[in-house]
Amino acid sequence: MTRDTLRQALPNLTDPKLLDRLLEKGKFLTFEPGKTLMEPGQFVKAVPLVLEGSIKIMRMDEDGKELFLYYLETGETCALSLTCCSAARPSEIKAVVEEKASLLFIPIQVHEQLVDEFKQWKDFVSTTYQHRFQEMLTVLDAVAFKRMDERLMNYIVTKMKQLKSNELHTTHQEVANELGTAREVISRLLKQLEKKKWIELGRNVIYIRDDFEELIAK
Amino acid sequence: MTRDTLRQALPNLTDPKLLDRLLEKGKFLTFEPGKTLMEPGQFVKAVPLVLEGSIKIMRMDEDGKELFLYYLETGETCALSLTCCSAARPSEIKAVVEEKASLLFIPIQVHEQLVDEFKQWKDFVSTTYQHRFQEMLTVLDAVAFKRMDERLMNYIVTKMKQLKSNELHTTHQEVANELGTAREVISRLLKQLEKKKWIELGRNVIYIRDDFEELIAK
DNA sequence: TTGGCCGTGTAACATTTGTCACCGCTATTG
DNA sequence: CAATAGCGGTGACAAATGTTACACGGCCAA
Repeated sequence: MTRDTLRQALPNLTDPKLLDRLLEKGKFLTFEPGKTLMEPGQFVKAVPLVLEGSIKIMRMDEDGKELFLYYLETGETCALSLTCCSAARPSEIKAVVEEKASLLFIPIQVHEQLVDEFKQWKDFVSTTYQHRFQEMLTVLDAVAFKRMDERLMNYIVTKMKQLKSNELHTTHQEVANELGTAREVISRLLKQLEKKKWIELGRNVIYIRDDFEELIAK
Repeated sequence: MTRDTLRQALPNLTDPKLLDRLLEKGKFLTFEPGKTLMEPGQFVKAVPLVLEGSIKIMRMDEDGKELFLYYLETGETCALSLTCCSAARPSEIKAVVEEKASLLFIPIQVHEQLVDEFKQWKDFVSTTYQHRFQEMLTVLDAVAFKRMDERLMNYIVTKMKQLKSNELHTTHQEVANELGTAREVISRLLKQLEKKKWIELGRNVIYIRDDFEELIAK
């Protein structure tokens, strides 16, 4: 773990003193895809900074139904962990490693000192809140106002953008979980999208047709 | 507008210098119920502090469908206005006065100075973010995981708590708008709730039965 | 007083989503 | 190779919600 790695992941944090403190006090860990980092009910004791890879953040209800919220990617942190640990409340969400990830965990007390001492850190936290609010509103719109077919298409495009690929290796069951619905519903809708020639289906894989690659590029 | 009024509305802000700055730089205004304070697309230039009354915050989609998010009450401010104005982005939401309201508008630049200068203000903003995130998650849960009848009952109880009353003066249309559905659906579900003896219906009014007043008290 | 508007009640129907049952294919494992 | 588990396809049906259409009664303004 060097200062350069940090600088590369976090272009907005340039203050050498801040970087030193992060390196000194933070705990560096890496995780393999599929690893569950956080489950509802667990307490959050540190703020995770993503240096590499990506983390999938999901909401869950009592019956174990899930709902995909957003990804944390390089240079980002989780607003919910910020609110949860400040309030000393258990986590409201589940976090799973999507792509092999390196994280720097900043203990909550250190984070609070940094907010007071470094304007750059304060701004970083502030823009994190802004982005996450924005994303929560997007999810809310989708769930409240859109039908499942539109949400599904959106999901596919989002995933492919994030993976920078035009194919998606996953199962219908997995997609269903992340959209909070049943596998059969997803199979049905995927078939419809295939009939419309928007996508092509294989076993464990969804291809997006050329016409839509432009959507991913954006 | 006196310092005492401020202190009463905002028990956590005690620093006399901070209060003076708020009084000096803030703009005090009062509004009647029904007044629309903010519509999607408008720019936010000041942070509204609620000193009295309550403000209803709603999300809207392109077709004009609405969705109730939460109330701002005495001593609270709007996390979305904080994020919007920091980012100089147009409002994502609609704000309507529910109960006659007195507001103190803090210009965004002043707000940013206060965050740097006063720990009490910084903490105030931070807990605001926490509360609003929490409320957004609650709405998200409802929309994603609950059926309309449960959401409706929840809505009624929430409103009555907020108004500290066991009757609700509104129309089915209004309720439908706030839950993002159609009037007929609400009429239908309200009738079902009446058959279950949970509520009673009149023209422009919904009464909650004694058995549920305990829910309001909480 | 009358005509029109608003709020509500309700039936009938369409659409969307959820659930159940079951089948066939494929990859994996012993 | 055979057994098995996982994945996907699909039909039939149930449940929830959205839509259309219309009727009734109260209230208000002309």
